Amino acid sequence: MKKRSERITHADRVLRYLQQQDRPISAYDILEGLRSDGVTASTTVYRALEKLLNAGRIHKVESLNAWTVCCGEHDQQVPVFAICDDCGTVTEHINTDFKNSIASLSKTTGFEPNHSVLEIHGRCSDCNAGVPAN
Amino acid sequence: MKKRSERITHADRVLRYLQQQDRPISAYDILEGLRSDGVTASTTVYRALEKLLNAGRIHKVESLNAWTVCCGEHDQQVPVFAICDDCGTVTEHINTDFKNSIASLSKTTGFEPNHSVLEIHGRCSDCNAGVPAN
DNA sequence: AATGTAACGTTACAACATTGCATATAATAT
DNA sequence: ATATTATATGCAATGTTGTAACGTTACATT
Repeated sequence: MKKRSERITHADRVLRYLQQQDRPISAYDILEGLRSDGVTASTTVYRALEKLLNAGRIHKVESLNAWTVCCGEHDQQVPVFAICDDCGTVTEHINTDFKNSIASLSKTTGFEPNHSVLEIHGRCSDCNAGVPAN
Repeated sequence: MKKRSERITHADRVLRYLQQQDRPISAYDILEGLRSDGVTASTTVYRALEKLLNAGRIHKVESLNAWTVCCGEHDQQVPVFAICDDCGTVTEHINTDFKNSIASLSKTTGFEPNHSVLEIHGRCSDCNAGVPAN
């Protein structure tokens, strides 16, 4: 008889699957990837994603409608995603500048920030390497 | 026979409709709002939105799947959206800080930014007014 | 054993977005 | 004038993403 804390849930499987990916993937891709593990419906995936999101273990990349593991501890900082539209690579950055920018905006407008979506599209350094400045 | 520049296209109607809204709205809301103007299919709306987006006349708010008019000239700055999750109000800000934050990130990582999605969720000053600090 | 709760399944549907193909009209070239 | 090309639109179907509602199962607690 296993304790609840030891049970392997679909949320665990979803997290593990996301950790194995090298980029954000869609909920339905997760579903396909976990069918053999007994995950059969999108609802299950979305419930798992919601839990993981609340637990701070994953992020949703809004402009891709895709999900990815959190890089680790944010420690009051905000995550920024750099998305290469060429090769699809997405990197998470913990950046104090953006945190300050948000604080500044908050101060001047009275807006109280709660959650930020910071996603920069462009070309990663690798993809840029092949294209000298024009 | 009207010149192209004088013809009123669906893109014009979509832009006008968005200008009349006080917040970002979904493509299908636009569709409903413009049915009486002869817009009958979602494709038409999305085509219009794409043109307006390319022309820099509108923005898509990614975390809301909604569309809104551009506040005006950005002049090399980047738009930041403050989204009140209480009342739904969305305000666009042109903020040098964020521009600098992106430049900084670009410099340290070699990532070349092209388009940014900057959306801050929280509570606007109005909604905050009714909730004193705890 | 009875009960409560979290996890999960199933079905249906809502919301958002794209594709393919046909048609109409305007701008341009000949 | 006619042919050609580009733009705008209509329409149907389909694809993708996400949620709601309701019932069931597994397990912990008492």
